[in-house]
Amino acid sequence: MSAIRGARERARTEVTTAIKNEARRQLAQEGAAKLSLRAVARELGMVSSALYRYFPSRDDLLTALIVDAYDAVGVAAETALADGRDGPGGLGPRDRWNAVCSAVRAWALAHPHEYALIYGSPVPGYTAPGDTIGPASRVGLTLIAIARDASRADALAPPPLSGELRPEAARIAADIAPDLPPAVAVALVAAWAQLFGLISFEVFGQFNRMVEERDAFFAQAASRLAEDVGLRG
Amino acid sequence: MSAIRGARERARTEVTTAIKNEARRQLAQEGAAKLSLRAVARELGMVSSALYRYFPSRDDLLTALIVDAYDAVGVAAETALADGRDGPGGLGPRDRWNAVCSAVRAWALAHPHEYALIYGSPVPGYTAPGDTIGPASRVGLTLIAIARDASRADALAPPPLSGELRPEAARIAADIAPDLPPAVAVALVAAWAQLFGLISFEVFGQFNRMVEERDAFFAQAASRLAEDVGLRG
DNA sequence: TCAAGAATGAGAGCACTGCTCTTGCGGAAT
DNA sequence: ATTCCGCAAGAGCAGTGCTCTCATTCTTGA
Repeated sequence: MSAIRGARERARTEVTTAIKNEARRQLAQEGAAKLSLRAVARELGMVSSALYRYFPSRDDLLTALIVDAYDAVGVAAETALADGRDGPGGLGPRDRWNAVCSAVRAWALAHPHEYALIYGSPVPGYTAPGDTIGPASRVGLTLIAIARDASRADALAPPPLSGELRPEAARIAADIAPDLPPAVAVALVAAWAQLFGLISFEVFGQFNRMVEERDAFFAQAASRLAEDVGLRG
Repeated sequence: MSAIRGARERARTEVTTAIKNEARRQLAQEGAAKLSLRAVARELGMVSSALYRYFPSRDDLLTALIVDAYDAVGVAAETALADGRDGPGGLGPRDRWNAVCSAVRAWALAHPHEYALIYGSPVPGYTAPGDTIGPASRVGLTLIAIARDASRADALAPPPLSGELRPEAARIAADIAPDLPPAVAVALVAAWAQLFGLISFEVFGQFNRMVEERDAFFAQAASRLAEDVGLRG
């Protein structure tokens, strides 16, 4: 009977992923705002009302795609870090940082609409539900892990920190990385935001007719961020 | 008769700005995707089809709002720079940079939806027309002007530049600021993108439950960007 | 095993959207 | 004064998200 019940549930998850895949397809082609439940249903050969058995609203479908996208960038970042750790030779902290940044950028350039979904303007009238905060932090945690590695290898030189910011820095450090110096924690948060500033400008076309050698430009900027965080070698 | 014709044209521009104002109001309340031509017309006591005499499509209305928004941030930045130049005492390059960055951030926090319109994901199916590139560059030009001021005052120390990036740096410098060292030009572009990364993360809520003392945090990050560009004192 | 029950799909329908087209009105130019 | 042209109004089309009802089909418990 578990097999029978499994059949039902398997059908359900199959249809669910089919819906998400088709939605992702339309997302990649037309962007988030043009994504239409009816069009997805039509393409899948079902009637629109049937789709509501799987996703109670359009926003819920979007949320599912958002979670998947966060997971996808997260995996890209984590894989890059893992490769940098025990790959050929084993990279130093600086190179690991650059590898992770490049991996995130590559994913963003390959999936611009999904990237826009998670790092562009929040979708209209939509506020991120709790399900997203876990997946959303994977890239940040990866960056923190790099700093932690560096710290253990004595390759971390905490950047200067203004006295005014010291209590806040301690708070942030306690929150996200209690084992790292507060100055590194704030620098990490800032670098994290700045990294996505670089990527967003490239993905959203702000560099058009301005920056041509995007790879080299990004590599230089990412290295600089690594310096700001205090990563050595 | 010029008075009479003027009356006609005045009426037209009056209605046009009324439409834009109401649209901006709805934008601020609900976000770009929820902005509806029919709702704007309804609120203005006219029928929806009449609105098409003023804006040929919803995208054109959006474009008008985008241009206005670019101009508004641009003015905020330029005003901050002017105040920093000949204000009380006259600020140094570093403080001018911080002042301009803070002004842009303040505008963004005060007008989050308009900010999202111009620095969030590009609106669905919409590609920025030529009218926007002028207004869009005002903030960037202001940042360049700060570096130029610093250069003239011998307060600019060009950051290091990787050999690989040198030709591209020369190209960028020739494009946007021929009188500045190439290394400064690339650093400016990078800092420009990173600045909006910081602001976007704050406006879009990515710092929620993570950064509390936003002012101090931003000030520190902005100062760091000034350093990266090579601004002294 | 068979009947009660839950899950699923189909269809109609509501209120809304952007946009087009036609019609009529009133001020502007000749 | 009459011909225009700008403007507004209304109807209408195709599309949207979402809800409701009704039938069917699979699952489960007695």
